[in-house]
Amino acid sequence: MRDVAALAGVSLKTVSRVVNHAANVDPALAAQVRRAVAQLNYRPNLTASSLRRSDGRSLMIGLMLEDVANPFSASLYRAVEDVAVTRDVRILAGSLDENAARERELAAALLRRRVDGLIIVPTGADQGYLRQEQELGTPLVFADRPPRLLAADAVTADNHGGARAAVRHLIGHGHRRIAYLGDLTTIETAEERFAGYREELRDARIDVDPSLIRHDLHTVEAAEAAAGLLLALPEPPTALFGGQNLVTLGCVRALRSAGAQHSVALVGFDDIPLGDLLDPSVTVVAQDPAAIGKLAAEILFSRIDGDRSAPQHHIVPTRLIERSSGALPPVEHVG
Amino acid sequence: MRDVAALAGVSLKTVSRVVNHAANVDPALAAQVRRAVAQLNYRPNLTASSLRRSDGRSLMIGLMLEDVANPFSASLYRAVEDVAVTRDVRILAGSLDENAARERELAAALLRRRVDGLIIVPTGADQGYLRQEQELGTPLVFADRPPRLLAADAVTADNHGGARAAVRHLIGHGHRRIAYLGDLTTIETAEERFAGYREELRDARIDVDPSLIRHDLHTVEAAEAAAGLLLALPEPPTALFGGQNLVTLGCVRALRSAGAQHSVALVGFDDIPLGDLLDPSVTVVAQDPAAIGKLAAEILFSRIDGDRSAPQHHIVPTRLIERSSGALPPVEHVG
DNA sequence: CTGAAAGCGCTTACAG
DNA sequence: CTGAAAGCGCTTACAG
Repeated sequence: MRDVAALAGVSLKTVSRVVNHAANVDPALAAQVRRAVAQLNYRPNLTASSLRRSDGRSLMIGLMLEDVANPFSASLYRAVEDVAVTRDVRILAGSLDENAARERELAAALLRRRVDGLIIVPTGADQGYLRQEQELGTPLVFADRPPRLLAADAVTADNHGGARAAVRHLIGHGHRRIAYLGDLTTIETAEERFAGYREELRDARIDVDPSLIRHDLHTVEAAEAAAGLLLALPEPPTALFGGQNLVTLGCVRALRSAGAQHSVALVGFDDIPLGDLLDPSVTVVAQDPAAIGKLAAEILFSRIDGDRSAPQHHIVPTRLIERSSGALPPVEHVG
Repeated sequence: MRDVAALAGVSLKTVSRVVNHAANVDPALAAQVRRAVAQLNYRPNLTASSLRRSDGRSLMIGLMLEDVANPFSASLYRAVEDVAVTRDVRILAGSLDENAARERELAAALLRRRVDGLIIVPTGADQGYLRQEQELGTPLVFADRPPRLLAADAVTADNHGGARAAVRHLIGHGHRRIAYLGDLTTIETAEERFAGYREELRDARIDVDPSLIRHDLHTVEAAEAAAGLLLALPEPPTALFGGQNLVTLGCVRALRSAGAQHSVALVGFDDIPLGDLLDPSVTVVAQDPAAIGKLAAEILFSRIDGDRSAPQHHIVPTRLIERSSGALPPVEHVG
């Protein structure tokens, strides 16, 4: 910038004004500056300007996801990006892999780079480590999962209601022996889905059978093995509720291996790609990661713009997508 | 930092040394500084330090993808991230949506934020706009698609060889009327796949029938419609080659609508999720986005570390995954 | 409408 | 081992 000023024969301040499209610059001078900019191939340094600017904005926000490669995270990411680009804000993102240590490291790394705010899909059991940063004025919005031990805005799916709808659908088709296969019990959303499962059964006056419940399934393989064991039980379930997309895929595989895909019903939480092309097509309770991401980003930017109202927890509805696998009637096991 | 120095009763420089874990600091002084850091909740500002530091590194790299939400982009992203985290480098990413104007805007936005390098899946027909930046020393690595009108490192899949393998597989099962359904002809990789298709037919002394060729299919819907029309031809193809994952999905849907999924063969380029669970399971030529991303990141960092050797074009092999749809024998059309 | 001085938070290049 | 001065590239807060 100094070189540009020297070449154009004006002050630093005038160059700054031209580069920032400030009004009130003599057109002749501005043209001179622009010529110098082109000649020297000058590239403005946003990092330096943000250091000195009064608002101190870096025009970057941080996004902490479970795994950028998983479809849920990826579509949440894209929704956040779509909101951010309209404000010329860019995204610094990273994956946590359900690892609380990585969560803290990534948060520190993003904060050191002075992001204007953070959208977080938390993984650890305690986000209290962010309190000081929050008090210093960095806006924090939690997405998909609420924060723990910290008061902050959150946008989550209706895990509880969605799970109830899934189980209600199966009960409506006559099922009473409905297995639950769920993710890590340390994940709050998994617990909410499990609570929904239990409550819906309770309201239908169906006893919860502990032998039909499998927790801590975090991969397709683990779910496939667990579902296989359930199907081999002396009194197997007549329907499966898959608490998460990878778990649902594991169920699909196990049902096929057992030749039971047309006799044992299945409803999954979270849509799976191509779920409509499988045979039978897979009934799911779909979440809306794009809606969650969009709302989280909008809230974050309103906070960045100065909104100081009390933090709120927003719940985004889920949607039951009725396909074939959820409508299979119960088939009694012939012992 | 100034406040920390004041509270600890030392100079700025000493605080800087402690924060950066420099050797040669008196343990007593260091402890004093650490106490002040904790008490004031001091947070180091990487942006300010990078401005002054001699290497000028921002510890951020830019990543320009087609769409962070598409599985290919997302898994490439994750592979880049896995390399970057080991160096404490974070990623500033964005989506281009096959839009050349967005490509230039995003590049400018990332460069203004002084990323240490750029990994680019280019979309425009000309990356010459990056030449000056490249000459100024910013390392550039192209992934999935080579740069145009610019010399730079590139890592791409073996589009040509992969397409030949797909077509060869179909020819090996007796097919001679093989339709080509491909993406936008402006996409270089689509053109390479088309060239592979033609050459494999030529080597098998099969005439290319222009009525079996459909270009510029960029969505599932467009591909489904195009495949539907091909199947309704007076002399329909006995096999389809889907030049891209969304196109392959469109083919799957069209074949089902026509009830032809067991009579018309299909091989797709790029794997599709759940392709092994469909009926028939879908034969594909799989790319390896993770390998492409990893290699691109490794090359970028070696450039950042000072490697000044001539740019290279690396080709990552594809892999034919033989499932059922590619092994269906040709069924003659009964006009 | 334009510019000279000061300073954002840090590190460099010295001198002690 | 420690610190005072200068400066990275920019904007602020003035004065003219």
